[in-house]
Order: sequence, then C-alpha cells, then structure tokens
Amino acid sequence: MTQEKRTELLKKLPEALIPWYRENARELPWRKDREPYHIWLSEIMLQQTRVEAVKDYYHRFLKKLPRIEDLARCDEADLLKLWEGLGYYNRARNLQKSAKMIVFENNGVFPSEYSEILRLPGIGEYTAGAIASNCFDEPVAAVDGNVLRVISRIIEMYDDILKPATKKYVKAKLEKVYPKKDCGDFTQSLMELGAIVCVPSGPPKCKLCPAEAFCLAHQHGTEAELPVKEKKKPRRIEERTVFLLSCEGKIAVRKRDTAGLLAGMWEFPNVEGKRSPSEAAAVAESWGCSLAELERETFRKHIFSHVEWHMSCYYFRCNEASDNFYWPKIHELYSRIALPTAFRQFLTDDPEHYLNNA
DNA sequence: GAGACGTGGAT
DNA sequence: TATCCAAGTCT
Repeated sequence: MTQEKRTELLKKLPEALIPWYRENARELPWRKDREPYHIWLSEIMLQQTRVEAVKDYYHRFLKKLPRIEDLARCDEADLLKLWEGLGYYNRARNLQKSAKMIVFENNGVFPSEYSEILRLPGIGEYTAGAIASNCFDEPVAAVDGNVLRVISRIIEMYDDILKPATKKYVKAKLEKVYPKKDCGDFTQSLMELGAIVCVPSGPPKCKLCPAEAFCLAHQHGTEAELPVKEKKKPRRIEERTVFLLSCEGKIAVRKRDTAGLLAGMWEFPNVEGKRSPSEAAAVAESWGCSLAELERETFRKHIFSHVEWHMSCYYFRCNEASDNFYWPKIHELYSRIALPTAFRQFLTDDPEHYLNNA
C-alpha cells in the first residue's frame, strides 16, 4: 500500500463521515455550543478520562466558574476541590495557568489560531487541534486514541499507535484530506466513530459504519488485529503505612511534595513500608501525637497507572493535635480539602457516619 | 522517545 | 483478580 493510495482512501472520509455524524452524534453537555472556554474545559477533562466520568465534573465546574475570568481568579484550593477524584491534577493547575494568560495578557480573548492555542500550558497537539477545528473551523487534525484506532483500521496500518511518531504520521496524513469547511464536524465525526462504532474493546460494529465500503481492515478481516499497541510494563508495588489520626473530631492531614505523584495534594500522614501496630504507634508518637487508643486497622490497595500502593492503615485516637499536621474538623475535611481518591477511600461517604463511629 | 502522571469501569 | 484501558501532556 503506497502513501498515495492511503491518501486516496482517506479522501473519502469527510463525505462519508460528516453526514453520518450529524445523524448519529450523541448529545453531550459540551456539544451544546462552540464556546472556546467550554470546548477547552471539556477537552482537558476528557484527557485519558471516560465521558461518563466527566459529565458531572463538567457541570459542577461551570456552575462554580462560568467564565474564564472566574477560573483565572479563583483560589487554587477551590479549583483542586472541583477536580478532586478526576486525577491528573496538573491538568487543573495548567488550566488555571492558561486562564491567567488569557485574562491578564490577552484581554480575556481566547487565541483563535492552532499555533497560538498550542502554546498554552496543558494543551498539546490533540487539544489544540480539537479547539481550533471545533471553535474556529481551522483544518487541523485532533488525533486521539479514537482517531488512531479508526485510521489504523481504515488504512490497515500496523505501526504502534502509542508511539509519538505514529501520531505525527496520522495527523499529517489526515490534514491532507481535511475539508474546506465543517472542520469541527469532521474532527468530531472521527472521534465519534471511534467511540460508538469502531469501538476500543470488543468487536467493531462494522454494519453501522459509514466507512465499511472502503475500510481495508474490514475488507481483509483484520479488524481484531488493529490497532497495534505494545504491551505496557508491569506496575511496581509500594508498601506504605497510612495513619488516620483523630483528635476531638478532627483528622490530621498534610500537604504532599510539590513534585511527583499527587503533587501538592493533601494526604493522610504516611510512611514507606509495612509497619506492625507497635511500630506504627512509635511512628505516631515520634510525630508528637500522644496516642490514646488504636481503634481500627485495615488494609487497602490503590492502583495508579504506573504504581500500586499496598497500604496498611491505622486509626489512632490522639490526646494532642500535633503541630506537624493540619487538623481540619470532619466537615471541613469533606467540604474543603482536596483529598485524592488514594486517601479519600479511607473515609465513608457520609461525614456524620464517620463522626458517629469515630 | 520512554516514563511519569489518577481514576473507575469493562472484560 | 488481573489487565487494559479513556477525547493526552510534559519532561
């Protein structure tokens, strides 16, 4: 298959996909308008995150911060609380960095060109392409996992789609065939096709596909072999011991390092390694917490993309609130403190329940 | 270019 | 339970 033949194949896409998209697009909250702020926010939230998980966060975020200016001016603590549980927390920080640049250096005007949009922190080639094509009708591709899957099947491409070089290749290939108008619909149609027809897990629904007639993988019966992705290395396992220290209805938390995993987020005090109850008590005492009682001990597993925490957890009641920590009351812990899921999982959903049983 | 960076749902 | 993943970006 020559490059020219692949391009000829891809030329059929706009005509086939755009009408299909207009008939079959899902109604999604961020498809109600073409407001750059709305599209941008949704694209950042959707990075490596499922549509269903994003919907509630998206609504809550815009209710609290309806305009870019609100985002630029809000406290980082409030921002992170809005993001709590979504993961990849630097996305939220970069969102605000960009908002400040737009508001304070560009009169609040969102940049309207791909190359300008690409300069904003947290915005890479995919997101810049998505915003430029959807909001400003610029003929630039937005190559995400969906698009890579769709294209690799249509042109029967066996390159590893996880490699940056493959993404560059597909982006360049697609931009040769972008339409003169309706660029946003074309971008969306490629992703939508990947999301609901040329699906990531399970067999693709080729009978419903507007590209069925010319898809090479379908013609050759190689759909299931594509796309090619090299297997990831196994996660490393880390043993940790976590402390839930309570004192007069308050719980000890502290800020994590500003670099690395869960950077700058709140956490329950914890140490490396698996400690016995008496070892754990000694650690807590060394922090200046005079211990009254070991109330409970549990074990939890938390799986990150590249690390797995095996956490032994001890609930100690303390006589003294050590200065080494911040001690929010239980209600503040629930309503104001941005606690990642890795630690949030030690609490019950209902603060009252926790108080009654603590 | 490889690895860091979160989470919850599907298989 | 184990594995893979979902609309990526940054270093």
